[in-house]
Order: sequence, then C-alpha cells, then structure tokens
Amino acid sequence: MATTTGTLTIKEVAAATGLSVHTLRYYERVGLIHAIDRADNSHRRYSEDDIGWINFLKKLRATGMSIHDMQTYAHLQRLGDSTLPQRVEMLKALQQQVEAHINELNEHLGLIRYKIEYYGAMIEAEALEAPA
Amino acid sequence: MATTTGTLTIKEVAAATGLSVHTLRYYERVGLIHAIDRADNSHRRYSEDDIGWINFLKKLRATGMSIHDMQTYAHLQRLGDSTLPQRVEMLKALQQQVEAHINELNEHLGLIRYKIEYYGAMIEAEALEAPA
DNA sequence: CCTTGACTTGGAGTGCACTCGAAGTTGTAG
DNA sequence: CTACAACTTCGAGTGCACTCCAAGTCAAGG
Repeated sequence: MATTTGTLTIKEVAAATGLSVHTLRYYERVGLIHAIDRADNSHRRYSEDDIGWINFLKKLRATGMSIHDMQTYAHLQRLGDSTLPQRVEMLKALQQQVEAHINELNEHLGLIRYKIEYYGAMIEAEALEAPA
Repeated sequence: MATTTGTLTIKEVAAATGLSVHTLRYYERVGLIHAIDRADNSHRRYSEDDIGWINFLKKLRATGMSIHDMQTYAHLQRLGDSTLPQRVEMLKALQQQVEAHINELNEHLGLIRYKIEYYGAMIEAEALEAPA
C-alpha cells in the first residue's frame, strides 16, 4: 500500500489512460479523482496508483455508470473501509444492469444477424434475376 | 405487404412502443419515421407496420447506433430494394460494434464480480475481528 | 531578454437526444 | 354554449458529459 509519490504529468497520464487532459481535470474538478499532488510550479503530478484508479473509472464509465453514480462511489471510496458494504451494493446493482444490458445486446444481435442473412439472400435472388 | 391503413393514435403508439409522444413526433421530424397518415382532423394515424418499424428503431438505438446513422438507414430503406447492399453493410458494421461492445462489457463484468468477491471477503474479515 | 511550450484557472461552449411550453384546432360530453 | 381532452406546430429548454477558450504562470533554450 505504498502511496507512490506523483511523478507523471497530466499529459503522460492522458497518454497512459486514453482520457484527454481536459477530461482528467474535469474528473478531478467533479470529485471523481482526489486532489492530485502538485509540483513546485503547481503542475499536477500523478502517481501510478492514480493511473490505476483512473483506469477503473474508465471501466465504470464503459459499463454505462453515470458520472453522478461514479461520484458517489468515489466519495465512498475516500471514506475508507467502513463504506465497503455500500460499495459492494453499488457493484452488485451495476453487475445486474450490465448483465441485463448484455442480454439485451445479444437479443438485438440476433435480429441484426437475421437481417444480414435475409437481406443477403434477397440480394442474391436479385442478382440471379438480372444476370450480367 | 399489405400496407395497413393507419388506425392508431399517437398516444396508443406511445403506449405500444414505449416511446413518448414527444419522441414519436421528434423521430418523424428528423426523418426516422416516414410522414405518418393523418385523420381528417390532421391527427396522426399509425399503422401496425409503423409500430413494427418503430420497434426496430428502438432496437437500433439500444445497440448504441446514433440518430444520425439511423437517419441514413431510414433514408436507404425508403429508397427501396436497390439500397439493400448498403443496408447490409451498415448492419455488418453494427454487428461488429455490438459484438465488440459485448466483449468489453463481459470483461468489465469480470472485474466487477471480482471486486464484489474481494470486498465481500474484506467485510467478512472485519466482522470476525470485531464480533458483536 | 525574448520566445516557446507545458501547464494553470474559471467559465463558456458543444453535441447529442430528447423534452417541454405556448398557442391554436377539433370533437365530444354536459 | 361551454368545457374539456386530445391532438397540432414551432421553437425553446434540458441534462449529460465532456471540450474548449482566454488569460496567466513558469522553466528552459537561443
């Protein structure tokens, strides 16, 4: 649990995480990321741990979690281990949403595949009707 | 291919499809839905076929397709069978996106499940340290 | 000394997909 | 005749998640 001291610039973190520097500052501003360490010139210096957290945030976003809910989660995280039960509840709710979402996508995927097949057959049929 | 004549009000279609009346008008305005038949009093009268199309639109949206791309698709659809190849291409691209999305969600789901497990164990451990 | 470039801040602007408001028309019920 | 409900249009407003801008600071290079 060695809290690595910050060494990475915001640009480096942007490159490492795929978020823009704008988004990194935005995330910090809205409390998704804790107040980042500063160098003497007041520039941000991120640690490796920060990268880990940011990558986790990215995953939460990618599951469809809203910024608002992520703020709640980040806040609980900062409150420490006493909030573990609440965080587990949030994760369980998220798990169910994601599972439901995957199921829905799979259903729609079935229809898409069917249409590709069906339209493909129609195109074939037309090609036969009017051969070159 | 009997083009059923419109009998359903916008409210009924909203109830049937789960879209709001606002959204139904909006979709028509932006060209996702063709100009709907009107009753003598200029009220919209939807057909069963319209419901089918709207439900398909909902599925496209649910896969993450943008309104813009849906406009393209709807436009091609209205141009008739000659656009089948382009529509198949769009569907194939969509299929790949959805498959990729599902894979991503499954990966993140793995992490979520892991965290639920791990945090669950931490909570257990804490409960043992400080028994009631 | 001057320029360049990477950073800082606060606040404004953007794009998307709706969502709503205001004012008007029409048809039915009391 | 009046009230009401359901619809109509056009345009404005909303919420989300960024995304960008202007003006300023600071360190290093020429």
